[in-house]
Amino acid sequence: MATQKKSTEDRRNEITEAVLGIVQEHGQKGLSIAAVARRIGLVPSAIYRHYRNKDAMIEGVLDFVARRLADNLATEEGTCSSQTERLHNALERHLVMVRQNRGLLRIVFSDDVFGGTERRRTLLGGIVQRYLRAVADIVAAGQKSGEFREDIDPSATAALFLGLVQPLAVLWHLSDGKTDITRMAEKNWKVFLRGIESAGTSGTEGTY
Amino acid sequence: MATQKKSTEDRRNEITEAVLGIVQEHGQKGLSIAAVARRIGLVPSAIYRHYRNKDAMIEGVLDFVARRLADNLATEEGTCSSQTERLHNALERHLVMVRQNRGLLRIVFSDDVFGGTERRRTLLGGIVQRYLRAVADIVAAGQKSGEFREDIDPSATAALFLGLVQPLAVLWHLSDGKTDITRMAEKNWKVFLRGIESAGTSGTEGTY
DNA sequence: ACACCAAGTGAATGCGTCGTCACATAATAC
DNA sequence: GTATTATGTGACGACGCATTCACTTGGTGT
Repeated sequence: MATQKKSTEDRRNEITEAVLGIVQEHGQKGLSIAAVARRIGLVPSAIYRHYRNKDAMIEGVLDFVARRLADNLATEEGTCSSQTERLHNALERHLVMVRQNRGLLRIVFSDDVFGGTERRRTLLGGIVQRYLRAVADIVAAGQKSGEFREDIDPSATAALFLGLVQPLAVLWHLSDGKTDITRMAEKNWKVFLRGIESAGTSGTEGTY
Repeated sequence: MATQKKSTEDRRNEITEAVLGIVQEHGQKGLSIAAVARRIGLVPSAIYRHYRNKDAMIEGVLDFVARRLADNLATEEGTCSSQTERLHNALERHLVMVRQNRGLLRIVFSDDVFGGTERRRTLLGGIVQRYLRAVADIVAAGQKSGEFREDIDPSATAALFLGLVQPLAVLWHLSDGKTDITRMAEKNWKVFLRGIESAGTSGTEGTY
């Protein structure tokens, strides 16, 4: 009845938030236009004022994810002394993101975006590729600066970097947040670092 | 009409296969009882002769996955000279599995099993945990035999091992099978190995 | 040859879904 | 204050879905 009207921009944000929340709590199965509407105090048909259809709504969420991922890597160049540190920062941020946004993993892997239309998969593929590319760039920079070995492949290494987090995210999710992924990530980071840093650098040797 | 009758055991296998195929081609969204039935030349209601309901049907698929994963690690103890080799074998098998069974990743991450009921998530969690445990055991064995460093944590390392494959699987899927994940996996394996093997062992140093 | 039962059939039910449309109303511009 | 327009409403249609049930049919053991 006396529902206050808001701008489409605001509503879109509310909707994205609602989608993530719902997927987090009830999975993609619980993700219906009706559920989204209910969660932000609207009537189902109102959603269509802000998104053409359900697909468009989900693309909105994808955009959000893309922005977050990009932010994770956008460490201000000046403040970081080494590429190693930049990577490590990115790792930490990634973990925080996973932990804060439980719905994220589910929606990314949800059939809607992961297995959806060709178009959708390409979209997500682009996001992932861009992220990996950015990581690869950092690795390459590290090679130039002498921090990292010359004989590693930047893009493969980027994938491995992602592998530092991904299984943990899955694990964390499946254990209902009970696994201490931060600690495990830190341990694996050491292994990872040892694998990529150039021979002379022995920063982590004595840490244990 | 003149549909030949088969034993439930046979039908269950057919159904599992059909489910994987459908999910591979059309995603979980395309996975309906009707679709499964059509694919194996039956009528929808016939499925219920072999599975109580859709959930049970999907559990059948999960069982299949669990068996495959277990097989990947069950390298006959005798034939393997080192734990390193065992791990490497498991890695290769895992990759083959990913490549052969495109639907697998999608169904595992599909909402049905990944975000389904508590029960379902626990089931999947158990499978993953068991796999990780098995890997961790190999790592621990490697530590005892002196192949691997003492200061790495077996279970964390197991997660990282999974991380060798997981991002690649995702990448592979998103690129429609165009990424050469075998090569990337091999490169990352070297990095991984360098990170975990004990100081003296320099098996991979000169490989490049 | 026959009886029994597991496997297959087809129709029907009930539910939840997306999306549309004519109408109502709050906010804004003038 | 009034006109305009973007936002919100409620009813509705069409569809696909999982599941049930009474019935039929093919295969197997005897």
